[in-house]
Amino acid sequence: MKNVVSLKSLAKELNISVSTVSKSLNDSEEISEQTKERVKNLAKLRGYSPNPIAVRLQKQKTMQIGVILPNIENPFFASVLKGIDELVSSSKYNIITFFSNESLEKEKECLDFFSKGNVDGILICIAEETNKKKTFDHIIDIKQKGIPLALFDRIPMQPLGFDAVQVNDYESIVSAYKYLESNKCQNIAFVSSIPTLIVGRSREEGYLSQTNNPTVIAFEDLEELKITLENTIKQGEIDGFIAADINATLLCNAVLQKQGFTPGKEVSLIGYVNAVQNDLSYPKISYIDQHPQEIGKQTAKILLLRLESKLEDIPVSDIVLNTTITIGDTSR
Amino acid sequence: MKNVVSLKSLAKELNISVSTVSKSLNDSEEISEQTKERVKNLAKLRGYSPNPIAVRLQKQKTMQIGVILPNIENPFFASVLKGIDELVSSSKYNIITFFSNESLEKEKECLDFFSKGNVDGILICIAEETNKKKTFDHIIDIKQKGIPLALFDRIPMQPLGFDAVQVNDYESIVSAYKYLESNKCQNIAFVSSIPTLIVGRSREEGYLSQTNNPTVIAFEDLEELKITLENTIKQGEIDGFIAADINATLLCNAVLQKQGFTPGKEVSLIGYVNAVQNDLSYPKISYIDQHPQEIGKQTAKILLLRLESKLEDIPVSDIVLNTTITIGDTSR
DNA sequence: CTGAAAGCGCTTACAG
DNA sequence: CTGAAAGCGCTTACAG
Repeated sequence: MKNVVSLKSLAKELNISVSTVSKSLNDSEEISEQTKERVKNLAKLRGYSPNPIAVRLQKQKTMQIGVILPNIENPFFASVLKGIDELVSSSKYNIITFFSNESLEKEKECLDFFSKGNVDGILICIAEETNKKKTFDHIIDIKQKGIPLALFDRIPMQPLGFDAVQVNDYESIVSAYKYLESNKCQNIAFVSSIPTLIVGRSREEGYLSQTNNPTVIAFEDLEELKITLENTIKQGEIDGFIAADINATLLCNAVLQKQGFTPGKEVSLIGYVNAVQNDLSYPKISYIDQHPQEIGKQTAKILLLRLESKLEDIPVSDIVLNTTITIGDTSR
Repeated sequence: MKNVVSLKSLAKELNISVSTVSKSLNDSEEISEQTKERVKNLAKLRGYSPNPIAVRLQKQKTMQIGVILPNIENPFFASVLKGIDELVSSSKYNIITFFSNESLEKEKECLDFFSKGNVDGILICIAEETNKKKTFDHIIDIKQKGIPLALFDRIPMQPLGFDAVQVNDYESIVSAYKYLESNKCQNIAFVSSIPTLIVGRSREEGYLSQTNNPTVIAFEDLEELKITLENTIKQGEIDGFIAADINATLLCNAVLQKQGFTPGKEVSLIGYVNAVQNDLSYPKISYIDQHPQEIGKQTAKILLLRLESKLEDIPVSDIVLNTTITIGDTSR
């Protein structure tokens, strides 16, 4: 199945010992230049490459990083993964990706698999269910096993003692609110399909901090959300919408248009979108850019750092990245 | 770093040999029920789990499948990956995912890494550059190394002798054309941002087969595509658009709307979209559903099958899946 | 400068 | 039914 050329076969062909071959290939000081040359030449000629599994067993390192994503079909996570990949693929590690599909049970299974000696480090965004039930024991357990782990995006309120990378959700919404306000919006509503998610709550709090007369339209069920949205919009009192997630954003934009409103004229909308596709669409929705690739890169960076450093005592980092607002057609 | 409990430690504690412990845990017939019990109990008590790296070295199998995707930010590939994951995660393999970012060079590197004993099988959709340059030697090489490989989505014209899963692109467009035609479209144009991609060509041919008076608007550069599209639409002669890919679809829809057309009224549009997001948008674009998850599942299924079967002689399969047309608001 | 030996943690013929 | 030995393909003290 694999290469038949091994250290042993090279050694036999050169009539020297396996140890000498190994050391030569690893450029050991102990070996004469001449021997190294001979060995390296033959190795190249025979197309030798070390059996990675054997190396891992010997070195007691898997050279793999486990990644757990809630849902790959969410473009936010796809972009985060791209960011992770960019950093990791330029290191000597590679990535095993699992999807929890927002399920706590599945998340546990993944973590369990990882912790059984399958990876050297873990990158995880917790599942919605985990977030809701606030069950974090399976994550905390990982610390006991001495496997470095870094969290991103959905970071539990109570600190778990892991490296974490998130975005300033609260402030992002405050900025969005202020932007709308400074552009003649008098009555701004908040729309969300993620009312229980950590990030959703922070965003809602950001909104609530800005108004004494809040209108919050929040349902996990998209059908319910849609109906409530339709009724609210029909009333015609709201002239500004801040949407907390991509689904709420698309839905809000759709209902507005369907009712004959032109987002950007009588009414404004700022939300969260998939930047690539939004760019090609009309109207371009004004949106909060979380720079998901950057989130991925930063998280991977921390983990790689921790994997390199022997010292356990580098302090736990809690990185908060800034978002930016990109103004499109749906606000002015 | 990992579990300190090993076969050796269990053996010592039980005062029996490592081989007996190993066999007990693997439910060998050779061992007495009583000993098995003792061993299993202690193993559970101590939380033993076999070192996967050691098992792999012994078994000469990595238990990993390498996946190469052109671009994870394309929702089509994200869904394919989800399909792959669904099948593979229920097997005893797991997935290492690499992204070629549409680059031939990067694709070669990934394949090279995989072929050096890092995976047991490979799933790949070739990069755009690979497709363009028609350079397939690096893929054919994999066959020599005896590593099963399956292609999906972008399948080279000349058969390479690998399992392949694709979609009936030609016929899909023919159906779309016929649908528009039967709904009073007189002058149907074809819009594409993937003129050189295999799938793009098949789709174009499908279109060309249906008309003597074709209007093909095809540019890889989205800006160019947009400008040409604007001019064509301004002329007002086209009353039906078939778009060959997600970018062309979104762009076409956007330009139509921006020029005051209502897709679904004076003019129709059928294209390719991200189903999840399209569902929440307005207008819902009528689209050809490729069932990307199914593509992923089928491809993974074939590979797993080939990995299980010892016999090299199961015939190469070339699976062509059917698409379906989902009618939304932009056609009737 | 080179090589024999032990070991990483397992499995599996083979003996007893 | 149990265990000693060899081996998967490497690396690395340790001797010479």
